[in-house]
Amino acid sequence: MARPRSFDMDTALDGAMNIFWRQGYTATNLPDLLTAMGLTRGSFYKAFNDKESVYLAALDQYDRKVVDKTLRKLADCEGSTASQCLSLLFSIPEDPGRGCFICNAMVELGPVQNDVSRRTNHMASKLRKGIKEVIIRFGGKQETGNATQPAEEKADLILHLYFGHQAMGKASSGRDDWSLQLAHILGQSTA
Amino acid sequence: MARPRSFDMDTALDGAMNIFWRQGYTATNLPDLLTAMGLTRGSFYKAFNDKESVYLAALDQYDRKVVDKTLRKLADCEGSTASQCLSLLFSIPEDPGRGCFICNAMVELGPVQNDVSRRTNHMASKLRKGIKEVIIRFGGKQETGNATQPAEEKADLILHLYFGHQAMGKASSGRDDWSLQLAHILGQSTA
DNA sequence: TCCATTAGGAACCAATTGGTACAAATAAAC
DNA sequence: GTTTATTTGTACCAATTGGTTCCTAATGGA
Repeated sequence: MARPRSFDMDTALDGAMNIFWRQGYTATNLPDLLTAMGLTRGSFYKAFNDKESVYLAALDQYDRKVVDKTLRKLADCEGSTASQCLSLLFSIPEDPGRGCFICNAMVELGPVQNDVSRRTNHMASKLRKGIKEVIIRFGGKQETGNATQPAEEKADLILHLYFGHQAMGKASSGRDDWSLQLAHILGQSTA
Repeated sequence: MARPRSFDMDTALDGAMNIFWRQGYTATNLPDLLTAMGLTRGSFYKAFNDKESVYLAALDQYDRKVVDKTLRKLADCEGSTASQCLSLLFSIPEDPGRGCFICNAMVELGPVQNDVSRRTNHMASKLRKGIKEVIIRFGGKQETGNATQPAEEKADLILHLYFGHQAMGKASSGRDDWSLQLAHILGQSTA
């Protein structure tokens, strides 16, 4: 019974994700958000609680859409070395100004919003795990001298490097080639 | 002639730096800022143009106070290895929630405010240089196998790692010991 | 067909936003 | 002590903030 909603929830969340990703939480006002989601106030407040809960939903959308896609790309990578595959994480993004939504959210709201930090930590863990699996998959090519440093540690290092790369990329064009550095971290002789 | 200002510019800028560092630009409103600086609106708008220019002045204050102090600590470090000295960059901060002002500023305003990104890039360059000098100072302890990667590249890697560490630290307690990883990057056998 | 129930949209709201105007307080110069 | 320039604090401002109200439109079930 009753009138069904005429907007598509998934596209609306995509819109919310994109505008929050680009502008952050505080800098995105309601008109911006409504336009991005293609909603008017009525439908917005009928379907969601408030701006904050939409932000959390947008983070979840990022988890489903972007993070999972990234993990799939890592898992399906046909490169011949781990660093070659992990270079995917550092390739030039389509929209260079927005960086990484996880990184943005951590920096803007991590200390003051537990619901946010819970989600960013969860996504960071997923990425770390995906990186680790790439490292393990190419484990045979590791030099023995670096075997003392387990894959988990290397993955964590690369994850931190990734976030640093995303942060710096928002203020400058950012370096685009990390393959040599990655190879060095992973203990490969060539990239 | 005429009445001299009764507040101390340096302490006011310290207050501005601290509140912007902790809360960011947009999330800091004028009352917050005025309280932190110990000023009322009148003196504020007489001494400064607007909120934005105070933010830029706060970044410059950070450059003078925090960045320069960090560089001095790196230069004066009496540790026996490069990684030991560079670990200073990753030590637990007094206020864990605020992270690094440079990183915060890059992420929040880097893409939309050239005056901000100019300053963050400048400070990042100073840090990179300081890191590089530590690496060079301990150059004798490098393994020859890693000499192919010049100090500049290593410094850049560690700088990125630093910003990633600062970003992640805002959402979780963050790892506190990077010495092994640093040693590995620098090509030392032990930390 | 008609009704119950929900979506959609516009008008409205109090609170807050960054910023201004202006008078009172203050102190150096003479 | 008077003058003069400048700081300081308060009252004020329009615009914007996130959020609510309420009426109308729409639709599935009876």
